[in-house]
Amino acid sequence: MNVYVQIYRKLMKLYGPQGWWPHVDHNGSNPTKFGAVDGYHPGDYSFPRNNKEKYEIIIGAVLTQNTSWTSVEKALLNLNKLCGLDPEKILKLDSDVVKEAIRPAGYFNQKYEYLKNVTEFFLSLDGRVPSREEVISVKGIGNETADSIMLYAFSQCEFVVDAYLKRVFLHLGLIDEKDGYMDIKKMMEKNISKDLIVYQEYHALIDEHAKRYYKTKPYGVDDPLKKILNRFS
DNA sequence: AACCAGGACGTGA
DNA sequence: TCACGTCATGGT
Repeated sequence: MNVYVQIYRKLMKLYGPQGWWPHVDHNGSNPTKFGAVDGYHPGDYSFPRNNKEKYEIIIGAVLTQNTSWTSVEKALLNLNKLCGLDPEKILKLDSDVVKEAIRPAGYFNQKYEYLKNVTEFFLSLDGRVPSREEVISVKGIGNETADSIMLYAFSQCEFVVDAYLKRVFLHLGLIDEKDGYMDIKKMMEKNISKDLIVYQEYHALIDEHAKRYYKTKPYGVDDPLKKILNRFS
């Protein structure tokens, strides 16, 4: 078993299923009650269950670019109050109203444009599952956001590389500083099983792990993953 | 008071 | 191709 699979098993043993991607109202009760507790659905892989939940993941992926999820939750809450996260309605709203709603997520001018782009793209799909190339061709959707959308909204096996994974793997000596996004993505996809649950949980678990051991410098102090690697013993 | 947050784009070399 | 500046709010 290679080290990447060992890391996955170790993280899963440490933290358990993460239940990404979080949703505003997955229990159907109170739309304002969601977030770190209610938004996630650990162990339940039936998400997204409809078009609306797909759309919610997509705009969340855009809003969370270089922004903490707690800030994104506020923006999603505001949008939900405005239009129930309905893609058709969101396009009809006044731009200033939408910008005010997403303000807490930062970059609100840029993200408003990106949100519009991806909303029109989503509606144009008419329920069809797009290719990664199609998704990434939308202005405002780069490598990571495209993979997040493919993996969590459209349930496709596209590995998501993010700043946390780079930070952790760089510290563990598993990647090089010069490695680009696609280099790391391809390496991961070559070394783990092509399984939707594994892809979804791997990304979420790394995120959880990094928040615990790689949030502040010096990075990786007492990281339990080091015990997997010979170079640290 | 810097620094980071579940990045992407435009520019110039 | 790639390093660098820009976008903006919120938490530590």
